[in-house]
Amino acid sequence: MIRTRIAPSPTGEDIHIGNLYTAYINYIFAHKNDGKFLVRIEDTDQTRKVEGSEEKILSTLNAFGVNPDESVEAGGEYGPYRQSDRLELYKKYADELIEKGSAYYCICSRERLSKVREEMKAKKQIPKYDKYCLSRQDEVQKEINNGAEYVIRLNVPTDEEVIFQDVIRGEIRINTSNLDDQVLLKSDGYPTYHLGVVVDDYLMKISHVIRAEEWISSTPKHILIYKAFGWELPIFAHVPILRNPDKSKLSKRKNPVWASWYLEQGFLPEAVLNYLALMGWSHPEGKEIFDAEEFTRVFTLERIQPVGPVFDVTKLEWMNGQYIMALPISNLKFLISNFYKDRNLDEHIVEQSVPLVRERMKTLKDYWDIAAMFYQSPIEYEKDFTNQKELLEKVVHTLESISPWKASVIGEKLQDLATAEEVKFGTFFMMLRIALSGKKVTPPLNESMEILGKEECITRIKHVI
RNA sequence: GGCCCCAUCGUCUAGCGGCCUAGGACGCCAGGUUCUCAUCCUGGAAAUCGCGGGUUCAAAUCCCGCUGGGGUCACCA
Repeated sequence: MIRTRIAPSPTGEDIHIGNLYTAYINYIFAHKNDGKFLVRIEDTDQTRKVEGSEEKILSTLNAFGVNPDESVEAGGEYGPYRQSDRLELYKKYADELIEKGSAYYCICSRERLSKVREEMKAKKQIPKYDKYCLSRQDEVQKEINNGAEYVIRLNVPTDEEVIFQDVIRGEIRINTSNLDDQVLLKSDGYPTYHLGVVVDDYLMKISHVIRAEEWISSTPKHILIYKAFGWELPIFAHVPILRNPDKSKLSKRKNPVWASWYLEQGFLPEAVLNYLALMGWSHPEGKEIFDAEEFTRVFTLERIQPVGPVFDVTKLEWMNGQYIMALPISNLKFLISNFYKDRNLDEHIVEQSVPLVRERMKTLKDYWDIAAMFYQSPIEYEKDFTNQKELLEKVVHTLESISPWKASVIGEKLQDLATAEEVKFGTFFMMLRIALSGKKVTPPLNESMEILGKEECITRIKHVI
């Protein structure tokens, strides 16, 4: 049984787009193999915990359709799915590690710890814990019995090669001399990430640990823990980290990183996911546009490239435009109405305008820029009409005579007028366009006039005369 | 700085020893269609495959070194 997971920590206002990326890959990979994808909340850092974050992460995942088969909300037989609800478990396993000699108690003060690190740094050595407490466990035990605060540390072997296979990168080997005696259980009784992941991935029967590249260097610590317990290792796959244009790790300082931001900007979930699928991975047939179903069908972990891709919003915009154009009119109408629900747009106008605007929109947000003229009179004009009042009077007369009020008829009559007045079409229609919308760029004029209605068109033209 | 990962057009990428005088996509430029914009169509510029050594009849593709970029070194995940 293939089981994958993402383990977000509720320390931000939403799920990070990079996390959505790994989530999507985990989701697709699990479903491709008739497995399960689960979300486990890693809320072991009490100090960084953000109120509402957990709910937001889950709801955003939901909004993108990357639904977990098991989670805090969906339930499942391996719960609870929130680490703060599993505290006794970590304590138990930490104790087991101590019995096996793979971990030990430590009561060193933070002052001593930083002092030790400073000294090692000064000596150009790797800053890490000096195993002081390991050599005096009896004494430490007594102190603890007397109420001393303590942590449990992993007893890392001094010089041992840890070798593991990464599906995307091949063999990776790291010597334990580079590893610190990582804290496993904190003094507040919470586990650190390292204990938490290993214990939970084991208990939740995770078969494939697919996570971001930044975790490569701590994987050996995890492997040491697996080995200490005598547990079978999961398969590891470290996917690339999404980058800012300057190639650094995608961060909120340089880029919008919260996944729901993209939704708020009018990107479609399917388009964002499709774009994400192309990060570090390419369709075997070179296709660019494909849905989750097709992705599931052709996806393989092995095809993921180890190179860190730059997240390019421009290409995302293009892709989003492609999705918008491919949408059935009724769907797009619904999405626009919903996106602008605060404006309470006239349903009928939305419906009529959609065919005119769809190929001009990159995001749902673009709708208002393009279609505002259908809902409100011009506020300002990109041109003045002082020399054209006579011509505009004639336009009004022409419009008054038009029946039925159809785009084709309007266009025909207006062209006749322009010809009779010996005005170039371009000049003529541009004048009219600005008179009606205030802007030089609008949807096709005849169709737009049909939507506006005869009365409104005449009113607007008279307004500038 | 130590350790680890990585390296093909500006960006996303194809390529897995000969089919590559390196292909596609976004973006960009030019032209066409058109009453504006957009769509659409056509064409173009854009990577001496980071550099230097090997291996081989043959290397973008394999090996080594260098350089560059990134990640990581917490009682954060």
